Amino acid sequence: MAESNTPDGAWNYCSNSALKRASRQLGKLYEDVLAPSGLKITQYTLLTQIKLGRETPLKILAEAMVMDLSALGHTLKPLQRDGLVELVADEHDRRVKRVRLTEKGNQLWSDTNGLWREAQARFDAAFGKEASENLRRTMDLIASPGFAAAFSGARQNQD
Amino acid sequence: MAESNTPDGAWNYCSNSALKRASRQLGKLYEDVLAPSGLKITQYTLLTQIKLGRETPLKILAEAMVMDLSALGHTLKPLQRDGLVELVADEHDRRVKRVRLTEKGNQLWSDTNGLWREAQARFDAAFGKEASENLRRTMDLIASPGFAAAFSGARQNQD
DNA sequence: GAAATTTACTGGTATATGCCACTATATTTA
DNA sequence: TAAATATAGTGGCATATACCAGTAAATTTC
Repeated sequence: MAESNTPDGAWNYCSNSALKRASRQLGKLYEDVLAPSGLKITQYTLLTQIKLGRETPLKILAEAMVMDLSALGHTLKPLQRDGLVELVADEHDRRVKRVRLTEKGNQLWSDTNGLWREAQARFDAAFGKEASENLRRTMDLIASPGFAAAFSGARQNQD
Repeated sequence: MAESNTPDGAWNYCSNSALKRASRQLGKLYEDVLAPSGLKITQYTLLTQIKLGRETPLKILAEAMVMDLSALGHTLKPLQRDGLVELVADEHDRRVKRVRLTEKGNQLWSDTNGLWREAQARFDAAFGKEASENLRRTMDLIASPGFAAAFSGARQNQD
């Protein structure tokens, strides 16, 4: 046992990296619970969001996911390939494509829903149900356009 | 203006996806501030963590970053390619590799530090300094091994 | 209404990240 | 100590995610 270089010492003064670390760990925890379904947690989230909207345009879906439009397009690829979602052209605006679940996608979503509930329940149990709600609210705040505006407006140095 | 399918309606009942959305947005905000340096925020975080440790073994670094060892290896590639970090073999255990900043890496880190401070200051201004500290503490909790254990132990259904 | 501009999406490229299989070393067992 | 096992990394493959440069279709200008 030489000199332990071991930083448990994560550099935790950066709010961004703190969020990233937590996000990686939490993602993995949910992922493990969802594993039997074959869906990644991000994919399940995407399917849920698609299911909730009625054939949401990609643009709108990307906004709801707080995700770049092109990133969304790429992320949908495996789901399309596996026949879980499909794109339909908008009737009135030919630039727009709308996404929807296929029969198979709906089925898999239903089959996976219980696993998600299990994961969420575990999180609430470990973190506290009320704290969990507060956390989601806080995260929603940070993810909001208003917060981005406040951040960008908050010049700390002159310009 | 047809029927607005527009879900501002992000599905925000999942703690994981709430965290992911916030993480994406915040990442982008910091990223924009760091842009002039040419470093991504993740890379800056990594350089900082490497700088703080004294030639930390990859394994330990991965743990501090709450990141998979192989993922860390991949993420280091661009930094090695650009001559910012280098790996050195451990003297006593030939399996171990330690990471350190190069001269160039140290220089770039210093040059970028001010940008990070600016980003962090903007976050604190928009979110509140105290809230910011609390948030980091909360994120550290979620990222901790103890939390993972609690989550995994918290079986909600029988096994 | 033709030209300029904006909008929605696609494809290429690059980083971020995880899992698995494999290799090289250590460490532990028998 | 030879065999079994554990540990630290690497490389391949797959998804996640961003930016940029098109492309096509709408909208706005003049």
